[in-house]
Amino acid sequence: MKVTLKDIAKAAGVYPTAVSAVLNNKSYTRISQERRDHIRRVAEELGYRPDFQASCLRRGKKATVGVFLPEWRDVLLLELITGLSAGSNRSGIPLTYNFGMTKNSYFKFIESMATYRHSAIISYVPFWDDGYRDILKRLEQYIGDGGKVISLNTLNWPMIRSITLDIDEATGGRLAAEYLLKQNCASLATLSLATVNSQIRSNAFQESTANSDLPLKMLAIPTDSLHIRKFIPAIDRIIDECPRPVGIFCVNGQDISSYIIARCLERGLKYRKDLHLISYDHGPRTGDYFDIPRIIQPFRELGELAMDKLENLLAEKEANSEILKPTLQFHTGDEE
Amino acid sequence: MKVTLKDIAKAAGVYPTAVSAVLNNKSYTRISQERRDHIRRVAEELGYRPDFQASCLRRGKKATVGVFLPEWRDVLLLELITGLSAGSNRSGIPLTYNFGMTKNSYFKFIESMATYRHSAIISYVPFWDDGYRDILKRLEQYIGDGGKVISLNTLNWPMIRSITLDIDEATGGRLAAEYLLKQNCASLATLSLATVNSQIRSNAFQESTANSDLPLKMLAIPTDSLHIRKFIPAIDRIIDECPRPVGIFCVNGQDISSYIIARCLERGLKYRKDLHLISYDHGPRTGDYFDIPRIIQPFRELGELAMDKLENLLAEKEANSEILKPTLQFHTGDEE
DNA sequence: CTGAAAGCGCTAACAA
DNA sequence: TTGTTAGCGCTTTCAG
Repeated sequence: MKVTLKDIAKAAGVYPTAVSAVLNNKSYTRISQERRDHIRRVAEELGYRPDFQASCLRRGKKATVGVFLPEWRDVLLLELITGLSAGSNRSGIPLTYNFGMTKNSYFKFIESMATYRHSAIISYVPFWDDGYRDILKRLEQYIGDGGKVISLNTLNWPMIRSITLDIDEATGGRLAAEYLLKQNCASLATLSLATVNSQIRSNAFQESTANSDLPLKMLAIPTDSLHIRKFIPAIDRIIDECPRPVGIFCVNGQDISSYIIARCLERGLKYRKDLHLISYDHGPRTGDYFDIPRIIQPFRELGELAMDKLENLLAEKEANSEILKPTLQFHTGDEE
Repeated sequence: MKVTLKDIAKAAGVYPTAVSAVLNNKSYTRISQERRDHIRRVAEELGYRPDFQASCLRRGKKATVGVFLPEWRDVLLLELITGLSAGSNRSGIPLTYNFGMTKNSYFKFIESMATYRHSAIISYVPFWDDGYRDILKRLEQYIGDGGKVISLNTLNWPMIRSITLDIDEATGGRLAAEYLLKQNCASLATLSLATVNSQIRSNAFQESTANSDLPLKMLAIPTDSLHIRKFIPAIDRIIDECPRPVGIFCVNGQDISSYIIARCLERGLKYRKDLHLISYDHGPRTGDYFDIPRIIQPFRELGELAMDKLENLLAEKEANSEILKPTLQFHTGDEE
């Protein structure tokens, strides 16, 4: 049935203690290299999987990893959760999800991780300009106290001593440029939110289209209070001021691209005649109103990868940060 | 710090054994009523919370509850997950999420719950007409073996001996009817997917509008292969055949209502002049293109409630099934 | 009925 | 270096 430490100890002719020490790279019990190898081999052969639950009980820790995610009503999160959950099931490490938006809720999260002695943290760190230094400091303190941390989408913040997993933003801008330059556009435009990663995407788009002679209009919407009313004037400006057909790079995905489509329909523009469109992230399950290409961020993979890294971290093995690249997807909708 | 069994035993002047037996309503150790009450009182006073982890280790169970959810890219799921997670954090019972669509994946899920001895199941049981009897049988077997099960959105299936949590579908239809009848409609229409719950919503809508003399057209899209191409002809029929202004009840929410809006814009219809619209579930975060009312299903609450019930179930206390009602929400979008 | 001990799987301390 | 023992918080079995 289940292979336990005792089983391996018996099979290897040593004490459970030794096995535990070897497998955790602990030094409170010195063991000869010969034995180490032997024990490792036997454990491998018997397919030993440590019981996370029991180990945490003994260590006085909670047998779960805390996950902090932004409180968005966005399917992207669902992708991430799907990936994390898959990894969690594979590794047998339970996750507890926390959702929040404010700096305050984030601090509360870390405190509760510390006081309830959760085994580790996986965290999407939203960007609060007024206090991300404090957050970094608190996180590093947590790490200093022996906590393990994996942070997601940090945009190369100076997150010292923590594994970070990111998605390359510049690639998205380049892919969008590549696509639109292949259409017969008379002008180009970007519509985005005024956030850090949107800016990276937009800038990459600008650089990649600089060689063409097409005029480019870049619009960014302030994020203080987002509502459709803020987008319509920007869309109108693009419609009114850009020579047609205009190639629009919708930098922030689903909802906004549906506004663009709706506004263009209302004003009588024809898709592929008056405008070309490329957008970010997954569209509706049943397809976009127009069939537009989308730049897909691999959030599912990001989640699975995070759990892989974490498993290594918890086993005191090596793990490294990584940056994933988004891909271009042409067909939307469930239909095969 | 943490209150343990031993603490209570000491405070109550008994052995940990007794405390455990009393708190779990177990009979392998007989204890006088007097002592039972006393122990209960002391535990209450000291604010004792059993350590789920430790209890599971001893019982030979996994210290998590398995959750099965459909594999949809739908923010509704996110609401549910948020609620479940909140409940999980409150009760200290970790959850492991599994996602699937097929009957097969569901069976696999139950098997893994059984073999890895998870403590309980919370399950959204999708409807497969070709085999839900088998699923019910398997679930009841699981329950018979001492497993705890809470099922969500079962639509009054004959789920014997399991707690079920549902959302009332008929209420949605009635709310939609109430709203549209207050507008100056010349006709009514429903657009829905051909599923069981959509039908309940539509039928309730029909009944509630029967007293008015308005003509009603009800359209249902087969669900075998969903794509926007399937919706447009139906929307066109409504536009072409229903006297204006037509009041449209979009029975299945976000994506489809955005198609209706787009198509109407493309064909030059004016909102509130040529058509009225009411839809289901949350719209985009930044608001619908038109400001349309929505019938909101309390999925977050559903998740929290599920965890409350489960906590009772695991403590061998009573718990009952419940049905929640959706509410009408007028303003969409994040802006205050 | 009540008291006491054993043990789930694991790790940390301490002898040998 | 190696072997032994104790114990995390809880439940179950078995003597008193």
